[in-house]
Amino acid sequence: MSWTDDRVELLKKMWGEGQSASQIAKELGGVTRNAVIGKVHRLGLSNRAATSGAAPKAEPKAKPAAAAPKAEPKVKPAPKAADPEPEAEETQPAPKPNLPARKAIIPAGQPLPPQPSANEISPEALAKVSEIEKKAKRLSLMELTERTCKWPVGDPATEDFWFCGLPVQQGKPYCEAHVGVAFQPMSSRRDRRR
DNA sequence: CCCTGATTCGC
DNA sequence: GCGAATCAGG
Repeated sequence: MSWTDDRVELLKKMWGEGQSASQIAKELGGVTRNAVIGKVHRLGLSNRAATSGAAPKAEPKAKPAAAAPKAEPKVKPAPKAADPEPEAEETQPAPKPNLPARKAIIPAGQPLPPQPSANEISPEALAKVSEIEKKAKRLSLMELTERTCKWPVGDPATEDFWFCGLPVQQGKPYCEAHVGVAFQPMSSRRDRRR
């Protein structure tokens, strides 16, 4: 595969969206994440709000030539020079009784989306779930990957919310236990007349 | 071990 | 220009 215009375009788009190189590579197909990264650099669109793995990395070369406060030949922005009074600036002064800050978007407690927890799930599967949720890795949304169980636990409106994070079952988005409650054979869920 | 981006360097 | 190999880090 080569870098056709539209492939480059997609690359730019996705990179701009903060997609990882590997994700972009998969999307494009026919290239590795290395190829993507290489291209990204060649295109000069590197720096984006530094993610994780990408460490700042001090330039191995670049001598500390100008470490001292060099006199600016040109006038730098320097909007407010010596201004003892910042005056109009945000920073709300006092009232900071500090509290749970903003929380509960939803009155945390009542009408949660129908989680397949209660009804119509095989008891043994349920048992398994509550069991493994103790061993869950409790990942945050951003820590999820393609091989971490994406089963949500808890109330999203609360601090007590996380994703299972255990190793997923091949191809599935969930770990074995959660696959059990997520994907049910049509047979078992068919008319369960209470 | 999984992942991330960065760099190098032969092609 | 390209990207595998390697590196460095979470």
